[in-house]
Amino acid sequence: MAEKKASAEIAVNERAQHLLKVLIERYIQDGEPVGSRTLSRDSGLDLSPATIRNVMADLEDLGLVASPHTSAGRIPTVSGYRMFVDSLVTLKPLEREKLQQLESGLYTKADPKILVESASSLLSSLTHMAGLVMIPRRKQLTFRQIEFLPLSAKRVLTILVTTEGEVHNRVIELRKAYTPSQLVQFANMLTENYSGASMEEMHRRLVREMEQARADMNQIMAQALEIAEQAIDGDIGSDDYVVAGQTNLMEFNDFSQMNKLRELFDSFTQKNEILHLLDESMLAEGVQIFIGEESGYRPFDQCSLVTSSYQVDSQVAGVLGVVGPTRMAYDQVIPIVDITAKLLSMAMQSDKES
Amino acid sequence: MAEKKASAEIAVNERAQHLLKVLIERYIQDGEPVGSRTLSRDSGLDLSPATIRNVMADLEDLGLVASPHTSAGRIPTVSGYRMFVDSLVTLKPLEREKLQQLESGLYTKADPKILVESASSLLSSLTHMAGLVMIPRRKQLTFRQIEFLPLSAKRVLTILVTTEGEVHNRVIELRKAYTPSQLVQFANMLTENYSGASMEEMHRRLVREMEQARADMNQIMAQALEIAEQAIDGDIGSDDYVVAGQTNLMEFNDFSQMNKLRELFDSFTQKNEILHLLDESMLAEGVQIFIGEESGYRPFDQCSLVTSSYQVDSQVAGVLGVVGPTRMAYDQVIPIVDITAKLLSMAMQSDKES
DNA sequence: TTTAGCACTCTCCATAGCGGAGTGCTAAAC
DNA sequence: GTTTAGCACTCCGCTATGGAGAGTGCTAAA
Repeated sequence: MAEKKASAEIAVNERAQHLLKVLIERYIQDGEPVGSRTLSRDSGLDLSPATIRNVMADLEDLGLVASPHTSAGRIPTVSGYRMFVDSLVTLKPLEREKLQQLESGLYTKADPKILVESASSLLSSLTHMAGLVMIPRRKQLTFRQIEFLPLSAKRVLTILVTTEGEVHNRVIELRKAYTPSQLVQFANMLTENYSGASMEEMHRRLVREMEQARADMNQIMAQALEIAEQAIDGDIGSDDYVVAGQTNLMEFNDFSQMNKLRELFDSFTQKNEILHLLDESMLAEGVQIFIGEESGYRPFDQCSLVTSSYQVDSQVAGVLGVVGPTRMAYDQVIPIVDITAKLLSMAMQSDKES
Repeated sequence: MAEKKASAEIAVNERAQHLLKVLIERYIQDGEPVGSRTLSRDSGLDLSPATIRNVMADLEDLGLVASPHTSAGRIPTVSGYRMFVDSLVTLKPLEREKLQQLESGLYTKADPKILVESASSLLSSLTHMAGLVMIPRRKQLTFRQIEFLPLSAKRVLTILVTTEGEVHNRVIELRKAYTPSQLVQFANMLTENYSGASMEEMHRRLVREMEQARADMNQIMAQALEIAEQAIDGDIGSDDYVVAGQTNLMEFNDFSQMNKLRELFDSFTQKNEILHLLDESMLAEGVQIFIGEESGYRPFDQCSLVTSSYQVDSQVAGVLGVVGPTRMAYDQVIPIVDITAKLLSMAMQSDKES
């Protein structure tokens, strides 16, 4: 008996877990603190409110639920949600209708950019929250071709094309003037030598070979390499993401704390912090969930982030997910994010049949 | 006397105008209905509140002011604001500090895109409202060069470069397969023939010459033209704009009507309607102001839009402006928009020294 | 034409009272 | 011993009330 009690204190017995589950489901449904009376009615356990109250007191001691004030019901805490999504939630299979929407929105298209945008807006419209999709890291893109286009004597527009068909362009300032034909020569040389290399690899090789070319007195090669280095420098590592349906978040957040909401919106524009967060979830396989403060990022205090990485050529290429109130329908959102990631992977994949 | 009275009834006499001006300035400052007492104190006219009340009653009859309820002061109506910005407002010269901010933010840079984004964010940060800048119409861009890059048998990435150094790319599906060298040939042909033409002109000529090439049995030319037509088709007329600081608007709008705010935010994302609005103000020279409903666009009901067109090569290239609450500091905003437009024109201009 | 005076209206705020919902504790019941 | 019933207590939210403040419109006098 003593044993049983001890384990109850540490691990939460099954009945308590079930009650926690029902409580959270209920709270997610109507957003109001759940009282013992309601729980007694809906739990299917045939327990009196008084008993439930005892259990609730235990759960509160364990930090899984809390009550906003003395005489209100209980609401889940972050730890409560954590336990819920980790082991209690019963995922709801995606409705046929929504699945079709996803499939028809993510059929293989040429432009990965459009694909990413579709994914983002699909996520947003299916979940009624904000969807975001990270654009594949430049580092993992494969170089295909480069072009130089003179704008003025020393200003050159560089156009860099990846195997995936993305185009990046930027204007660079040269230290000395080159003739158009020289530039064409450089471009061809670079395209021939580096086509097929990943951007990261290209960067490494460029640096190495530049040294060597200098040593060999191969001026032309050295110059070409220097320009190339300038051209890809900025594009490497400049990840980005696409948000959709931010305004959906205005419906939640209890329209009380405009400030909070504003912070959140601003954070979408500033990007860096969110990229950081997304980066983290690139590492893990499958769906990952950050609840409230867990993200370690202030504006997300009241929000949860459900993410999943997606693959291209069987290696992680990016992350997608949705942002919404902590009190979101995890049972529906998780499958949506999961499947969207898989469909996006597929769409990006078959895109490769070039 | 009778004469004077008659004119007063139609045109609002000078004293009334002055009072309207003071009232609006006051209302803009603290956002609360202005009463006769306050006005009597601040107008500098040495009139008793009672007299002011009479004048107010007149102004109300003329539809220039209104009172939210029986015993509140008056607030300006749309017509009131209109009269204010048209003839009453005394513009406040731009503070040196702000001017410097603008100048240093809009020095001539290579990329017009960056320039546009700077302008937008400068507008937003100087006015504490939302700034927006329309990106030059494709129609007025000048074609410089085109490249075709085969992705797969029938899919080609087209890269289109304008004289201004902007790059547009899109993937097109071909009806039949071409060899890479054919594509290069096409590209050269097109670049040679059309370089220097405006996109609009290019479009016109393409259509015309396609017919002719067909008649001449000049298959190659006809095919090249057809592809080119496909390539530029989407880019023509697809105007766009950049918004910055939307979240500033959350501070106003009296945080009561979340719905209104949401509509507004959504309208920034949907773009089409706003583009329409901006289009309208392209026609006029100088600063233009849309107050509240005047824009004829629902989400802007409670907002004003202050715009000005900017020039490149002494012809109108685009529009910029700010969106904010009707109750905005017009005396400061108007000069800011005006000068930003001028500085942007200059920055874009000298950019042309290629 | 302007002003003073006065009655009137409407908002805003604080106060108080009450019902509802839910809790925690204690003591009895199973 | 776990479960339950009972009870006192707390807190929220709603409504009614009433007074202070601000401002108006009208009338009559200056």
